[in-house]
Order: sequence, then structure tokens, then C-alpha cells
Amino acid sequence: MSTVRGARERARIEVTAAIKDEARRMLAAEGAAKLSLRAVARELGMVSSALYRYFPSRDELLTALIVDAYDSVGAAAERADADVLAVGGAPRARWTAVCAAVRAWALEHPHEYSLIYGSPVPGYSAPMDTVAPASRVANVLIGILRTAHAGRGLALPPLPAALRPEALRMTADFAEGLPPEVTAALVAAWAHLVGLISFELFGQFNRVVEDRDAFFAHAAGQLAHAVGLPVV
Amino acid sequence: MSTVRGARERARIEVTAAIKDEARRMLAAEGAAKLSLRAVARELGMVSSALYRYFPSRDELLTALIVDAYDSVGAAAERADADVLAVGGAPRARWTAVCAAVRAWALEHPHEYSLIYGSPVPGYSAPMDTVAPASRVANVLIGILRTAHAGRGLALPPLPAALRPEALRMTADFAEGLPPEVTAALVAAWAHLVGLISFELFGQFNRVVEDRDAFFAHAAGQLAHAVGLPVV
DNA sequence: TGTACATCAGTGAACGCGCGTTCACTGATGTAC
DNA sequence: TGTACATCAGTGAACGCGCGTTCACTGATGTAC
Repeated sequence: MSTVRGARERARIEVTAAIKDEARRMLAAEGAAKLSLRAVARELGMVSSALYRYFPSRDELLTALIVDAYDSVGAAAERADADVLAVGGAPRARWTAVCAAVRAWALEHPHEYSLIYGSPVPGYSAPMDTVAPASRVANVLIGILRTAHAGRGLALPPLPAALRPEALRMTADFAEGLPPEVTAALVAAWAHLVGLISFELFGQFNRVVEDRDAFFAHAAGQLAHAVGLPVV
Repeated sequence: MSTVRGARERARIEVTAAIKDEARRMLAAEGAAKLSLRAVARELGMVSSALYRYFPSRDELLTALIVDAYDSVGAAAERADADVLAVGGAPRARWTAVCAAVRAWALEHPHEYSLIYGSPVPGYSAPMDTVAPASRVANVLIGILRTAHAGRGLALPPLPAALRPEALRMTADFAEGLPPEVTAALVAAWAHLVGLISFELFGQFNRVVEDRDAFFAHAAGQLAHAVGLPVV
């Protein structure tokens, strides 16, 4: 019951963290495909086989990094939202702040971003552990829209009949309480946001968009509009 | 001056094509990171060193595949647009047809799509040869908007002052003749389109969107709206 | 049309590299009595 | 408090693998006279 851990347990926690930190550094330097257990061990002054005391395989280490990345961007989004909320910000301000926070996180951690929103790592398939952390950012956005809906409301045109059943199902699954047209718009807006960030990060904006801050700020406003958030 | 080629030249063309075809097949099976000259050679019954007669390095082969992929999706977009145009389709119909064609191409060639719109291949940097083919799809969309602008016009609200200079520059650079707010909306819509397709392809829609056809059809309509294309 | 030489596709062996993972081991830390 | 045993982190060697690239070579195709 004691929170005072033995030397063994504390060492284990520290070494596990050191391995993940080093792996993250290599990720940032080389990308996920180049991440190797041997290189991490080498950098830590351990022998490669020693890592197997901490992670049963390279894929498990990758999974840990993916979960951490989702948690990291999720926390950044929650923090941004809470900051705006603390000064009494309206839903629209919260929305654009969260968009900006996700982009800022991506620009600071490009390889971690690639890991979770880029092309899948070949030969790796994400286990269930990643599902919950993966939805933290989306949950922040849903929370904002719920507040807005409960307040002045969200004005969106009705859905075409073909999409209504799907939108109702999505709402029931993960956005209980929102109007179905808002749920549909939210999912599209979320894909849009990640598309914008990916274009910027993966080089698609090279020779196309130069003033990226201005462009993104405008796009985030359009996104807010697309999910029905009023301007004031 | 004769178009009748010698055996040597014809053989070279055929073998080059066979190498690219096989590389594309391996790409589809394993992804870009796993693409290896040795595996391609093995599959073709050649010795690995023989490939160096055709491609000076693995990166050159990758570049060739990237250029082909851009050309392939560009051609698909152009074909879709031409088909709708041939039956007298309005700009909005052309727009949604092109969006659908890009998505269909991506679903058919997921790894080629990853190659051009996914996270960059580690250690590879795209040379200038890829710039022109990369813009074929965008050029189709620009063409549609030009027609629409010349016709009934495109109704979009004016840009915020912060984005006007950038939008004017973009217009001058690659979308001459369009109103600046349309150019800005087009770039955002293009990122949105790729974001939607990437989410679908990279697994982000798993357990989220089930009726993907309906969702995408609706999103493509929203995209048309976002660039100012009238419904009729 | 025939011969001599140049070009070039493809071979096979080799270099040097890094990888993930297993396994028997040593020695330090923790636990039960 | 002291001893005997169990647990576990880390070692070092090894396995078997695939990779990109170079190089001297053979033999077929093309070219000039």
C-alpha cells in the first residue's frame, strides 16, 4: 500500500521512461521507419537485448510512443481549451484556440504527428490500447460544440436524407446530444484540420502557401463556421 | 529520325517498365519503406546489380514511382472532369466528379497515394522533377473554378485583411484570373479533400465513419460550397 | 556483304552494414523465515 | 538482525536475415568501314 517504491521498481520506471525518451528523440531525428531497438540501446549505453526486459518487441515500443503522442496532443488541446475557458471565451474562441494548439503541437513534434496522423507504419497494426487516447482531441471539440449547442445553438442546414442515418449513428456512438448535422460537420472539420496540418508538415504547401500562420488562422475560422459556430 | 527502334532500345524501354511495374506491385503489397531493389530484381529473375543499368539508385526508382503516381491520379482527375464536361455538366458536377475520382483512385492505389500524400519517406527528398506532375489535380480544379467564375460567377465573402496579400500572391503564382478569395478557398478545399481521403485510408475513420460513400459524397458537396460553386 | 571494334545489358561474387530476437550467464536487489 | 533462496536487470555472444552498392567479367547487339 505504500507509495514508497523499492529501488528496483523506481529504477524500472526511470529506465522505461529513458527508453521512451530516447526513442522519441530518434523518432524526431529519423522518423518511425528508422526507429530501431538496437540504436536506442546503443544511445543509452545498454546492450540491445536488455531492452527486452522493458518492451517485449519493437512494436510494443512503437505502441507506447503512439499512445504517448495521442496523449500529448490531447493534453495540448485540453490545455488550450481550458485557458480560453478560464477567461470566459466563447465557443468559437475555444474552437480556434484548440485548432491552433493542435497545429502548434504538430509543428513542434512533426515525427510524432506523422506517427499518429501520417501513413501507417508498414507491418505495424495499432492495438486497441490506442483507441481511447486517439479520441482526446476530438472529445475536446465535441465538448465545445455541446456547450455551444446548449447555449445559443448551432445553425446548420439539415442533412441530405442519404446521410441522416449515418449521422444519427455517429451521434449516438460518440457525440450524444449534438444535432446529427453538427456531428457530421464535426467529423468533416476534424479531417479538414488534419489535412491542413499534414499539407503544411509534409511539404504539400511548399511553393504554394507562404504565409502559413495567416492562412491557417483563416482556415480555422472557416472550420468554426462549418460546424455552425456563430461569429460572435 | 526513324521511330523504329533497335532491339536494344526497345528492350530497355520494356525492362524499365517491367521494373517500375514490379516496384509498384511491391509498393502495393508492402509500402514504400519496404521497397527494395533486391526484392524487385529477385521477382524479375534478375540479379540485383542489373537494376543499376536502369536506375542509378533506389531513390531514383522511388522518384520515378512518385512521378508516375502523380501522373496517374492527375490523369484520373482529368478524365473524370472531361467525362462530365462531355455531357454538358455544370462546374459543380465537374467538381464533385473530380473529388470522387481522386478518392476512387486513392482507394484503388492506397500505397501510391501514401507515397505522394502520406508522410514523407524517411531519408528521401523529392527532386524538382516531381513539382509539375504534382499539380495536375489542382490544375483541374482551378480550371473548373475559372469556368465557373467566367460564367455565373463565384459568390464568396471578402477575405480578412490579414490574408489578402497572401491570397493575391497565390493567385498570381498559380491561379491567374480567379478572385483571391476563391484561390484561398481552393487551397483549403484541396487540403480538406486530401484530409478526408487520408483519414479514410489511414484508418482514422475506423469505428467512426461507417457509410463512407455517403459521408464522402456529402463532404464533396460541402467542398463545392466552400469554394463558392452554386448548387444549380 | 563481311569484318573489326565499340557499346552496353546482365552476371556473380563480394563489401560492409544494421536489424530483431534468443539464450545461457552473472550479480545485485528483494523476501521469507 | 542474519541467513537462504527467489527474483530480475543487464551482459555478451550468436543466429539468420536483408539491404544498397561496387566491380571485374562475359557475351550479345550495334556501328563504321
